[in-house]
Amino acid sequence: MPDSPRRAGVSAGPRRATLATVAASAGVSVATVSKVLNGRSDVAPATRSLVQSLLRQHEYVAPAPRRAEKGGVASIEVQFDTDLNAYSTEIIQGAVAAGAEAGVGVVVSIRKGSDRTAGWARDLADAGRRALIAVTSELTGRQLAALARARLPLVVIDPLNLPQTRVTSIGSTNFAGGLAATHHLLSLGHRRIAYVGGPATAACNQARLHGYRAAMEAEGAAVPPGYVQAGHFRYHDGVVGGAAVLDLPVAPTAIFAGSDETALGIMEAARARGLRIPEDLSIVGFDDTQIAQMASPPLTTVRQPLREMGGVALRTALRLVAGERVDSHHMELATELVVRGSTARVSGSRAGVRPSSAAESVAPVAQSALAAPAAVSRPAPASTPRPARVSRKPSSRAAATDGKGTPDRTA
Amino acid sequence: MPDSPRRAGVSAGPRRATLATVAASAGVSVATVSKVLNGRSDVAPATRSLVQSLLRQHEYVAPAPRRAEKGGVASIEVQFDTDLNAYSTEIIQGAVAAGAEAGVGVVVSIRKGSDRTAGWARDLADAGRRALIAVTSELTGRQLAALARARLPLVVIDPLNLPQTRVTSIGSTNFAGGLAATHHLLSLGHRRIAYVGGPATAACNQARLHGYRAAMEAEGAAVPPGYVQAGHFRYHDGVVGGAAVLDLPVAPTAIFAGSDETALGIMEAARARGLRIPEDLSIVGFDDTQIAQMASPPLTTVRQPLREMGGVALRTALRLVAGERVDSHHMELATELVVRGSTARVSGSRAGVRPSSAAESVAPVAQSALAAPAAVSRPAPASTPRPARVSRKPSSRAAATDGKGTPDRTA
DNA sequence: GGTCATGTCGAAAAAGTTTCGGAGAGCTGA
DNA sequence: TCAGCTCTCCGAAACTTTTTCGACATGACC
Repeated sequence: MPDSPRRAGVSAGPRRATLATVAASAGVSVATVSKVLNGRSDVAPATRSLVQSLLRQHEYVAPAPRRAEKGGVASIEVQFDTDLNAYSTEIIQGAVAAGAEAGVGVVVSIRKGSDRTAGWARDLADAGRRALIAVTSELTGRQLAALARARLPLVVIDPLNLPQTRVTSIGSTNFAGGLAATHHLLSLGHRRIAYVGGPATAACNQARLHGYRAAMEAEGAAVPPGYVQAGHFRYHDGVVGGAAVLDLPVAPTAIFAGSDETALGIMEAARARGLRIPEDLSIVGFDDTQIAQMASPPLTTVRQPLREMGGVALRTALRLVAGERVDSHHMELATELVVRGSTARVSGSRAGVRPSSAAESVAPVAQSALAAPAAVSRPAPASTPRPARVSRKPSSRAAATDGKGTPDRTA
Repeated sequence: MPDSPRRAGVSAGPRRATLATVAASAGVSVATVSKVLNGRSDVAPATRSLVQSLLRQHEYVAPAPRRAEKGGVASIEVQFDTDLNAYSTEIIQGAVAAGAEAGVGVVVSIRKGSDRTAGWARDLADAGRRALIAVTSELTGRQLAALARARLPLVVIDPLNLPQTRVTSIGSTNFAGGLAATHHLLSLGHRRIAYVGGPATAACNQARLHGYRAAMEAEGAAVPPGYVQAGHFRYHDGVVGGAAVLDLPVAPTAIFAGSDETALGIMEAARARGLRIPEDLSIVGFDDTQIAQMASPPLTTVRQPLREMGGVALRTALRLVAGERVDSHHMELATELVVRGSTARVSGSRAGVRPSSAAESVAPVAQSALAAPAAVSRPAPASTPRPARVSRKPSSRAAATDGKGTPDRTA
């Protein structure tokens, strides 16, 4: 049987702890330990907590994954730490599809970081989870240790804190995305471009921000103070951050948002000020969630392959469960600029904006800019499915995407 | 050896069948029976099937629901039959929250109706699911029977086909919602109100539509042919349906959409025609998903308590699992109109058009207009760049029509 | 005919759960 | 103070199930 007991890191070692081990060290009978484990009532509180602490200390794990759990009940948990939104939806969709293919159930949960207390990891294992996929979550060292003890492989999507330890993570080429978005705006003639993004500490946000800065710098465009706003990628952050930059003495003509939601918030801030999009203000989002296509005007955005990321995360988790080594601790999937209707040539000159030509000018610029700083892709020390491809030629796609809606800009 | 099967109604009776019971009657060892149960490979096919039949015959059930299974492995599946969207997200969120409270995992899956084949229900049960929550899915009688055979309770959210059999379902007060939305528009002075909704066969759509019709009728407002469009509640349906009604000879001044997504599609159709919202066109959505707040302008919509519905569905499912009777086969949660920025008094309540008189004059015009040209709705299928729109009530709108989509019309 | 691999099976060991009785502790009333 | 009662807490033993490992049979191959 492949799953013989203890095939932990370094095989051999002392045998796994059993009830007897714990009972002996607690000075009680095996029966009592069993009762504690099962929450029976006939155990004195003092005894109970003693046994519980010993159980933890001995890292006791349920030994014989019983029938109920083994056949199909294998499941993988996808855990978010905030309420679900359009971003989550795409991740879930991707994970669920991949799970269906592999025959494992995908359990969705929402768990604030503070809810992940002591028994957390063990509970997951006891509940039949085989692995955990944490989305944009910050995991403490203690939590990582708890997962390891419970033998639960972990995959993180868009890790908030940098992979300080050996956690497997999935992301996208945020730097290239930030670069592409900013280049797109620059190529439309914008010079006063602001960035309204996420938490300053979040790795993905930093990468996007640096992509933006790199593009601005390469073009010699200034980034005045106040042109970079932090937030949490939410709608409200766009309303607030958008208001902040739009009310500056020298307001931007274009804004790059760290997420689609934030971009929509900025749209609202612009609307409240009587600014038309894209005539008076161009906006680029990030993610390409469903809301991007549904915005009015449809949002130009940097597509993050969220479904694929969910799928890759799930398959990676399964590989870890099977005991395989993954080739790389971090994988990045390529982002891609999707041009829709929320960006236009600066100052709203109606004629003369050829989206296709604008788009074509993006790719080479982006690539050259990328080629120079090899250091920039810092977070990706790994074999990725496709290394940082920046922007595909959006001509056909852009037309296809909003073909019905906004014919006026092509004229 | 009291190997009598039947563990009939009365508790006392003969003891429950154990592996030993079955082993004795099969003439094999306990170990062999255990192996069969666990799908081990070292059992001859003949022996295996013999044991299996004996297991069934003795009604063997896993005896000591081990720790693993009791706490967590219980899980409930929430099944969608289309890709996830903002609506799904809210349902999932509600179900996940309720599941966390009850300590059961919520497995999300996407399954087209045709994928639910023979073994489907059995597979679910074997995978540890305790119940199924089907969202906006159409279940055949065969599928219901399969679920019943597998002893899987079912709860349907927003059933598409009417509850022909005894299925438990959760919905919301769609009729009241349709009524409220339409009343809101009527109270703003609108009289030419169109409805762009979902599938004509869907129960929830019918209820919304009838609410709309009831309100219109009560006010004596006409519903000309072409003013009611069907779709699938998706964005694209709004673009198409919105275009269809906006290009009618007598276009509506307000549109009630069957979903938020559809409402956003209508917004896009309006934008493409240079119509401002809410000045030129009022729009009411349905659902109050996250995208409603993020639209620009924020969408007035009928709030459906989707999270609560997800939560109620999950708790109901758990009650069914526990063998309790539910009081009612169908539950409806209350809808509620949420007024945001996408609706306004008809024609902006500016001088020149007195809403009331204009409205009064509309009804007969519309009626006569529809009496004559059955063909008029044909010229503009969807992609009209901008025909000099045929006849938009000339009084205040004519100027707007050729305003080239810019706000100079207000002057 | 040896030998070896493979497939089947069960005895026995291991692990965990549950039952049931008993040791105390605490309370009460005489 | 003490018998009697109840209630809490615990463990020995019985029970259920899983897993290991050796035994045996069978057939293939040399």
